[in-house]
Parts: sequence; C-alpha cells; structure tokens
Amino acid sequence: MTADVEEGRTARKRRQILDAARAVFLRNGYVGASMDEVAALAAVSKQTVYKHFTDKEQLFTDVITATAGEFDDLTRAIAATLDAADDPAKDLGRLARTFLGALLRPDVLRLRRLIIAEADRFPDVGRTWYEEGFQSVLDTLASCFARLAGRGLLRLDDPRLAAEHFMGMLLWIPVNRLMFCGGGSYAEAELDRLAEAAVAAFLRAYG
Amino acid sequence: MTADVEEGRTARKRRQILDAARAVFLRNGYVGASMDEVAALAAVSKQTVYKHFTDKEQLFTDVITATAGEFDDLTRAIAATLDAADDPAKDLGRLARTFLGALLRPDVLRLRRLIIAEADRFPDVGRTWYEEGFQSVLDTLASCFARLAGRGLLRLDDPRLAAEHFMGMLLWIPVNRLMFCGGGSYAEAELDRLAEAAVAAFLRAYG
DNA sequence: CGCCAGTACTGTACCGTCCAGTTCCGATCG
DNA sequence: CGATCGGAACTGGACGGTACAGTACTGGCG
Repeated sequence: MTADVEEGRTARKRRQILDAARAVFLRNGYVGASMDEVAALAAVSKQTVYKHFTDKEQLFTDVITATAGEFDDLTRAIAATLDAADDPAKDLGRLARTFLGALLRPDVLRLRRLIIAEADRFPDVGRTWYEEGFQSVLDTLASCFARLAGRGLLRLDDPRLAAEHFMGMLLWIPVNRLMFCGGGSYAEAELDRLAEAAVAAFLRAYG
Repeated sequence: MTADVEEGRTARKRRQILDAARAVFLRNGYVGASMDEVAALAAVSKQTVYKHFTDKEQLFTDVITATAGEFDDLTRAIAATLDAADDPAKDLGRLARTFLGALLRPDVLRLRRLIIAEADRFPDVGRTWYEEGFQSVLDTLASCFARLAGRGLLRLDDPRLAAEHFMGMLLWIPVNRLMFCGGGSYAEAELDRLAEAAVAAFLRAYG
C-alpha cells in the first residue's frame, strides 16, 4: 500500500496474489474459494499462483499469517494511551473506543469468521491467531493495568484477570451480534454508549 | 432421542435425516457436507432426502432451527436458579457454572462455529439464532436481575446492561479460546475458577 | 398399489498439471 | 551508454481426474 513500487516483479506478483486470495477467501470461505477466481482477481495466471504457493492450503495459511501482523498497531495503541494516563475514567474510555473501532470493522469481523470457520481444518492457524493476536493484546493490557495499579489509579490483585473482564464487558455483546448478524453495524453513538458503560462498570469493580 | 418410537414412519425418516444432517454439517461445514453422506448416515435413500427437503439450503436451515429450541432449557435453568436465590454470591456462582457447562460443550461450540461461518450465506439463520437464542437468554437473565434488585440483593439501574456485563466477563475468554483452538477443553477446576472470578468482579460492580 | 433403497446418470465446478508462446530483467558486449 | 542476449518468470488455455447436487429408473417390500 505504501511506496513498495520497487520490490521486483516476483515480489509484486506474490503480493497481488496474496491480496486477491485474501479477498476471495473472505468473501467465499476456504472451500468456496476457487483458485481460478484468485488468479483472475490477481490478474495473474494460475501457473504463477502455483509457482508461489504449492497448495490451496498453503496459500490460505500464508494469507492469514500475512494479515496477522496488524495486531501490533493495536497493542501499541494500548500502551500509548494508558501509560500516559492520569484520569483513568477518561483514558479507559478512549481506549475502549479504540478497541471497538478497530475490532468491529467489517473486514476484521470477516477475517475472524473465516478463522473460526476453519479452526478445525487449520488448527495451527487458529491457535496462532489466538496466541499472537488475542493473548498478546491481553498481555499488553494487563501490564498497563499493573502499572496503573502501581500508581494507585486502579485497585486490583490480578491484572490479567482485570484485563480479561474489561475486554469481556466491552466486546462480548457487539462482537457476538456482528458475528451472527452478518451485515450489521453500529452507529457511533451506540459505540460511545457501549464504551462508557463498560468503563463505568469496570471502574466500580476495579477502581 | 427419547421414546419417539411412535411418531409415524414419515416423521421418523424425517427425524433420521435431520439428525444425520446435523452430524454431517457439524463435522464438515455447509459446503463440505455432501448429500450422499447425509443419506448414507441416515440410512435413507437420496430420493427420500429430497422428498422431505427440497434443497441442501433448506435442509441446512431446518437443521439449525430444529436445534435452536435447546436454548429453552438454559433460560429455564436461569430463572429456576436465580428466583429462589437468597445468597447472590453463591447462587450466581452456581448459575455461572451452569452457563459454562452448557455453552462450552463441544457440540454447542461446533454449532456456533457453523452458524458463524455461514452467517453470510444464511443471514436469516444467524439473525434468528442471535435473537431467539442469545437475546432471549439475556432477557431472562436481565429480568431475574431486576427482581433481585427489587429485593435489595443487587444494586443496578439497568438490568439488561448488568446481564450483558455478567455474560461478557464470564464467557469472553473461554468461548473465544475454544472457538479459535478447535479441540481444546477446560478442566473442571478451571471452570470453577472462571466462574468464581467473574461473579466476584460482577458483585463488586453491581452488588 | 405405493413407498423406498440402491444405483446409475447428467451437468457442473474445481484442483492441480502441462504446454507453447510471450514478456520482463539483468548482465554482457560493442 | 545503449544494443543485445539468455534465462527466468509469466500468460492463456486446455486437460485429467474427482467430487458433488439433483434427477431418473429399476427392483423389492409391505
């Protein structure tokens, strides 16, 4: 997406294929996606697809792992927001809004659905996603909570547990609603309300 | 499953097909399931399958909606446990354990994965499941919370919000872990710990 | 006679391979 | 510095083999 114009023909084709495959897999699922469609959308011959990726399976796993790195932005946002916090209510609210905005995006939800759907066929993909994405966000949040507790701004024994409860109160409802009701979305005002309510309850339990 | 031996041969065949289809869909997903496999597992000819269900699509939606009624047991368990409550900490703990035991069963999780995976192809199925299953459990829990608040055993303005937060703290972590890590499971002691921690935090926020 | 199992059949879709011809890239040479 | 060249990468299409949805037909059982 950036100035990767200079990356060589081979790398460019590979990137095209990965992007097209991501779109096709997200739209049709693993079984429903056809390699012909991937090749067509990538504007590439099928031979080239099979030169870069031996299998449909390997193409799938490479697509997911290539997309997994995007969680790093989220963890950085956590640390940046909370470590500079002085008013926990306000800064937790901002963090909660950041989470909702990042995790309820349609493409993120479709990726989530895809990984969940194929968790049986690709156990490694699912486990990696859980450990590298889900858990690492929790770890980061927990260590920030621990620092806030050290500064007397939160009151908690088990920062990891507090992080789990924070995420649960914030995300359980909207994530489930959007997972089951495919094309839905939330208005900004509703997201504000969700974030505010979760933070208020969290501060009653852990403030 | 019970003593439905006398239900007519047509209805019996239909039941056989539905049960077999549920197993096949749960194991292979919608696209991966084959009608031949369903017929074979039901010990029925393919012609009979198509006599009862016009389509693969219709068979799928009928399978899901036929399974959806099982949530009623859960809602009854909520009301029975909480409306007789005198010690909220203890009874909420029992309820939390009931939820975990019911929702983390492997077949329930596979059904959940299946519906989520096909939420794009079958939007009605996903929405129905969310409204009839998910929301009705929340509604029941919320009205029980309201009664508890009326008796002075809980302190809350918005019972629905409290129910959402209760479920979120309890279920977010284990459900997600098992959705992403296909074949995992929890030991009983871990479930006890999860339930206890969620109830303790909930009572700090809403006690 | 009516219903159903078993099976064969049609049409389609797709994975992965193969081949013949073309384009791109980097290096070498005039 | 620009023309040339060899090889790698790519295209486009065709093909074998397989799997599956849905239909049709035949024989057997109550």
